[in-house]
Amino acid sequence: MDKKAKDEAVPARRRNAATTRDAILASARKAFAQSGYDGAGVREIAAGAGVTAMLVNRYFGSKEQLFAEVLAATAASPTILTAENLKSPALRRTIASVLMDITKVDDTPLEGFLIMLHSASSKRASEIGRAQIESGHQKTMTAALRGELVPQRAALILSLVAGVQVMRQMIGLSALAEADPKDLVKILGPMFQSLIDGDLPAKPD
Amino acid sequence: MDKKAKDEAVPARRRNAATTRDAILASARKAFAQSGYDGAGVREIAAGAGVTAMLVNRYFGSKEQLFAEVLAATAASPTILTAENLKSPALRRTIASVLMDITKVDDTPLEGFLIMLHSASSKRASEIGRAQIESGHQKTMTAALRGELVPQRAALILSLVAGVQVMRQMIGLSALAEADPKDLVKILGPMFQSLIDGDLPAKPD
DNA sequence: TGTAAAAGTCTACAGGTGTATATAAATGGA
DNA sequence: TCCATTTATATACACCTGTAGACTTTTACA
Repeated sequence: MDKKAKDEAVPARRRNAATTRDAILASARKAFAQSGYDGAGVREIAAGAGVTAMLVNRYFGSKEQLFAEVLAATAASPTILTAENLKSPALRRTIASVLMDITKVDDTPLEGFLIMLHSASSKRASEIGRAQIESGHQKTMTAALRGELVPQRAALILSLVAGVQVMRQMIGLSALAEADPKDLVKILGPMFQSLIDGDLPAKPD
Repeated sequence: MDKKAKDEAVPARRRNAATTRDAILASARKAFAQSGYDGAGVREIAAGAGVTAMLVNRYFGSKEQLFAEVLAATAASPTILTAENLKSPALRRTIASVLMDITKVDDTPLEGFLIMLHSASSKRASEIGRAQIESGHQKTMTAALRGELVPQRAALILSLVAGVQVMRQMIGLSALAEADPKDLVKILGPMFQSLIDGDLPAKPD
């Protein structure tokens, strides 16, 4: 009854369902962020987790379900577009800064965004992404904003973030990629500010 | 000697290299705009032009070269982001409006943009797209703008257009897709305005 | 220690991709 | 009218995709 006395230090990775599942999820997250839904293959994802492709479907059912779960996981991760960041005058100025600091692809507060943008060309993937973003960011931000046209302003904040991400990281537009982040923040800051505050012109046209 | 007297009305499409080439180009344009570089198949493009897949490669060498030529063709098409539209106070307000009026996928002033965004997940396609946009829009706009941080502002105008396109047409964010275009114009108008005019805050931080 | 369940792998399939080669059909000039 | 050239097609080939079923290995419990 004292067999388990020896707490074997590092058994070189024992078989563990939860651990493997997480490894697949992490690998998929990185792969989807780099190559998008269509671009990332199941075998590639599996290799990144040190397993075979079939285990992926064993744990997640299908590539599509895996994708949905990856997106759900990134939604749970910390992001910059939170209600608190939008409300605090100190933090809202940093949104543009954070947006600019992101040059690496994975483990960023905007990874979920990047996954979605890379996967937007896939019909099914973009449907999953829309559902995720509408119940996540869009909902959070809509609740945090005040004034008129709140849903539209929230959506446009997301659009601005998405646009910069696309042009900077996906297309690689040199004017953005090689620019001094401070300069971009100087331009983007007031834009985010006015979207958050909702200081619309008095005259419609 | 009078055999050709009968000028057969519509010869049901005679064999004509130039016509067929254009048909393929048009079909590819539509297909790429809808499905992106990876999503659009050569056979599908060929079928849209009423030919077989092999003709595509016969005329364009490869799918990649076809894509480049499609993008070059769209760059030659009329667009809203011209130097004149940026300079004229009357027209610059309509940029946001035009951006909103686009619900259909093809034959729009922003089709080239849409093709690029749908294809941005493909590494090779995004390289082609970047080259095209930098020698096209980015160059034109940089020449038209005045003030400081011109290249960055030009790039951010493109980013804003791209972001709205992505969220509205690709992701299908309901707050954008179902919103009254007038409301969006009311918010977007001043944003474009300040990017074009370059009215940056006096204090950097 | 034996044994059933869990964890993981192997092989394979059906379908799709871009494209190269060989072949057929239509065209236009002599 | 004949024939060479152009236009278009048919067949086929590797390669890659997601996934299904049978299989082997490890774990944990009795």
